[in-house]
Amino acid sequence: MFSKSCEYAFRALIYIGLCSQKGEKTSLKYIAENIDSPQSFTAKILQKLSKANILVSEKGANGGFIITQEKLQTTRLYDVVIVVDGDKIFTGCALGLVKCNSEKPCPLHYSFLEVREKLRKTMLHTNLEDMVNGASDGSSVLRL
Amino acid sequence: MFSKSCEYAFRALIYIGLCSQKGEKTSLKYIAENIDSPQSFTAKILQKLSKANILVSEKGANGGFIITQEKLQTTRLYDVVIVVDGDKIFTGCALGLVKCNSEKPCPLHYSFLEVREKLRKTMLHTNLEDMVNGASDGSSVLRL
DNA sequence: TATAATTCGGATAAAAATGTCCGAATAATA
DNA sequence: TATTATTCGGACATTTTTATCCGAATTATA
Repeated sequence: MFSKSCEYAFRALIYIGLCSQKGEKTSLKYIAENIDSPQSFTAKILQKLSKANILVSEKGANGGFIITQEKLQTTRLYDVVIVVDGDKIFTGCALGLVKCNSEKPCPLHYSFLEVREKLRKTMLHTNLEDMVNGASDGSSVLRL
Repeated sequence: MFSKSCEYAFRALIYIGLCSQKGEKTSLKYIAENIDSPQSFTAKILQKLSKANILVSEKGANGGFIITQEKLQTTRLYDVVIVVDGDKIFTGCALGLVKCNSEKPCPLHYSFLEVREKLRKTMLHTNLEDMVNGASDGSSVLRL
């Protein structure tokens, strides 16, 4: 459904969120270890998320990543997908037609509109805090 | 949402379906032209669909591709996706966790189950004939 | 100030997806 | 039978995605 980059982004944000909720800063090394992702590749994704102001990075010794309480509440999964994967999944035509729209719908346009809207709503209505709490309330697991 | 291969498959099946409904056989050359796809790459996809018994290929001069009335009715878009892209989109975890399931759900498991079920139902309930008719009844367009 | 731990950013590499080419096999038809 | 139009299948090429490496910059701390 999403790219690997986006999957890593979600997992990293959950882990960083859990740490931040406990007032702890965490570093790339621990993030990658805990979410089972390639360290350097994960670094690139975290840079993107930092530049997009979704999380805060601190350089130097004792540096690392944190996510503010505010961002946990205001950032929706939708925003993360847009930053990492772009909007193709929310807007693209199922047949790959560039000019498909409600004026000139492709044969699958309307049935896919529903699927996409379902996806879009889910991503818009879930913020990082929801996802992190889902990971912390014991009802779900993060690690493999 | 789907790979390019899968998009080409859908478009090719629509075109071949339209021809077959008129009792016409069509060849790779015309298919690629009409659905605006790379010819040789499309050939590979059509081979896959032939081997999966979704369409019939005839070799030699005056050869080409057809799809039977029966297959138009019994083949669901779901089947096409499985042949071309596999089942990842229907079963994969949103966070990319291999062991995510209802026993050990990831934090997004249940909200994504809904999205996936919506997608799955749409693909199961739409057969090739529906898609082809959507393209032929004037309510939608195929070409760019 | 020197050292160590960290992020940043650019270059490179590997893997996967997408796309091309060509010769062989097949079958209609002149 | 020879020619032509076609699919088949394997090899190769290109592009995109995923992954690694390394040196520079930054900052806490000894």
